[in-house]
Amino acid sequence: MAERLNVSPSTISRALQNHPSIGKKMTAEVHKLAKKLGYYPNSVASNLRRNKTNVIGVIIPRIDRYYQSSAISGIEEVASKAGYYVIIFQSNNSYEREKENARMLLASQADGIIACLALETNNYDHLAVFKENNIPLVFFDRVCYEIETHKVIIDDFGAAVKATEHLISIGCRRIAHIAGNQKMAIFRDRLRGYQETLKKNNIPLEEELICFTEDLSSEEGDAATQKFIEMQVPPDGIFCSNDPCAIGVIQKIKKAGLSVPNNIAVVGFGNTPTSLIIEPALTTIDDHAFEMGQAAARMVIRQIEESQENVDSETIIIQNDLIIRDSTLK
Amino acid sequence: MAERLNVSPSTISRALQNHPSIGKKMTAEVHKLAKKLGYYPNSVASNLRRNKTNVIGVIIPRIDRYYQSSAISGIEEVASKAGYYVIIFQSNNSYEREKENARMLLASQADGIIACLALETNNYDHLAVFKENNIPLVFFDRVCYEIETHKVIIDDFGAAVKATEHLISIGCRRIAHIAGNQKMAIFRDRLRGYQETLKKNNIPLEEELICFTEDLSSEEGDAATQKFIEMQVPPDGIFCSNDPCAIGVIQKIKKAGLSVPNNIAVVGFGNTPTSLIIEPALTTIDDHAFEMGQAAARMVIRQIEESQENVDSETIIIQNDLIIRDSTLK
DNA sequence: ATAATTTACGCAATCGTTTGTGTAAATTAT
DNA sequence: ATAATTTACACAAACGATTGCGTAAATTAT
Repeated sequence: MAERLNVSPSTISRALQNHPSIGKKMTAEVHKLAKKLGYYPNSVASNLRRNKTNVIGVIIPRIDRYYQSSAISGIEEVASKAGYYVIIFQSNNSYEREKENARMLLASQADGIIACLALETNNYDHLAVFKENNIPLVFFDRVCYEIETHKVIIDDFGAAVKATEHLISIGCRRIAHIAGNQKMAIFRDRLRGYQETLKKNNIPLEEELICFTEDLSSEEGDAATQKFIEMQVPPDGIFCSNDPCAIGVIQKIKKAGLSVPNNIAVVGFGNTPTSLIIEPALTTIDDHAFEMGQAAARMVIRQIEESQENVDSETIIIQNDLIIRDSTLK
Repeated sequence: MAERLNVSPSTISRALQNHPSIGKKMTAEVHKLAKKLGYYPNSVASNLRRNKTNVIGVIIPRIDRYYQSSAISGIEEVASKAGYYVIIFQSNNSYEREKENARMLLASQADGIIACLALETNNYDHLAVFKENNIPLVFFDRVCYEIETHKVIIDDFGAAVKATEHLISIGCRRIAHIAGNQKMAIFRDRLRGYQETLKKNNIPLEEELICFTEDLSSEEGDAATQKFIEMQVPPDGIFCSNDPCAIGVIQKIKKAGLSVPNNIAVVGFGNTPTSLIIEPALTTIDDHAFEMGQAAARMVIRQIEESQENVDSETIIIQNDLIIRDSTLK
């Protein structure tokens, strides 16, 4: 392009990347001209030649959920700082869409993939393809243990233990749990943390105090609470596997004329902005979504750049915090 | 690639796109083989040759805001259905980052751009570049009137009129307004809608009832409310230019021992999920963020695909609704 | 059976960079 | 002043698909 005004085809390329074998005056001149003409190398051609797109593909359930958009925000921050583009695909929790997303991502020659699994997904061939093609793949949050690859998670079990122990510490003895879809490991782990903690504290496990939901919506929280408060001996504490559900629970308890936390204390999971707005403010687990995104991005970029075959699948566990608010402050 | 197993270089290409000049059996065979080998054409090479990337670049302030992520969700939905990828850049409301984003997007040869301006931005050269390079550009929400291009907005003025008239209709006579950053047209329009409505209803405009904020945060809502309730005659209604600010306002009013809506009615803007959780539930304007994203994406894709020079800059105005809830139900 | 037409595919240039290799000119060493 | 080096750039072949054009083979028309 700019070669016409001076004389040289490949010299331009080298000058623009400050290659040592190009004279300083030449280099300077090229840079100046490029700026004047507003010239930027065509990255498509460059990608083709270098066999690298600087694209990180992200497959997630829904971008308009707080957890997800925070994680993406973290991904985008470190990616863009490192010169990578982020392409986002939403699976809407549909297996078919996730497969389609993976196909598009494969065709688009992304350098690396970050994925958070859809609820429906229980076959992982469409993602295993990336490993086969030697494309770095990092899971976060809703990971898949069937593929040996890098993962970023939080200690869901430990977080659930913390939450349940907190309820016990404030005097709750009849603690219910509203569990998420058991197809996902994160929700199984949270349930397990709840159960183990009760056992360790010699509190009998009662099946009727565990409510299994499809997607932990506010409505499901509402319905579960209905059943709980109709019991002869209602629970005095409820640990919900996410915040939206906990919000539904609190609203229902209040609507029934009961008090949170005096009659029933409530703990959520996720520390969404809503947890600060509900009254009483919700005690919850901060899962550090933004940091998880950052960690996943750093991980995938590292793999891209050290194309070493150090394929030891590594798992990063991000810290989580129990944030105590009024919903458990008697 | 696949040519080795049969015999042909370009025939593969044509067969894969079902070109009529290729025999049916040949075409079928190629498809079958491609599936078996898991072969997908290298889209980078294809992009280079066709001079098209199927990428839509999106520049927005922050993805982890509900309005933005909803809009992106809308964009992504129609884009992916039409075979486009969405690349997202966050400006963090910084002019410098927005410029950098635009530069990267230009280098990446995106087919079209959708942008929502950063707060800081008041020079638009970095975006005008797209027009100069004949790359379709669509603004949404925070648009820029200095560049003649396509836009998707809501009728902010009309929405503010609706909100203010609603406050008047429930009996408010001393109505305050918490205004957003006046560098943005949307916030100027909302202020104007408020002012005009008062005038039309013969309610005197009082400067002290208008509070200008930097970014309409909850904290600024809190601070503004403090001043309002300290007045000899406090307002009996407050119209806030967004929901987070309105939440801060409501929380402050309650903390002061006053009632919403009986002492002061409150109207927000945006219909974020939090507006349903605050007590009392917040009356607000639903700005249909998802539909705005969809409209913007359809618009940019239409421009990409009809590369006609019908450059009449068109403006789509998305409907908005006043949603009446308890914060104005006396 | 020959000519005219259609069908089905191969050739080769092209998209705009990058990069290994080659080579004049400029510099340094002897 | 000649030889040995270094410096600074040009040549040309990739990267992998797309596509206008050309041409054998197959079909149809006369």
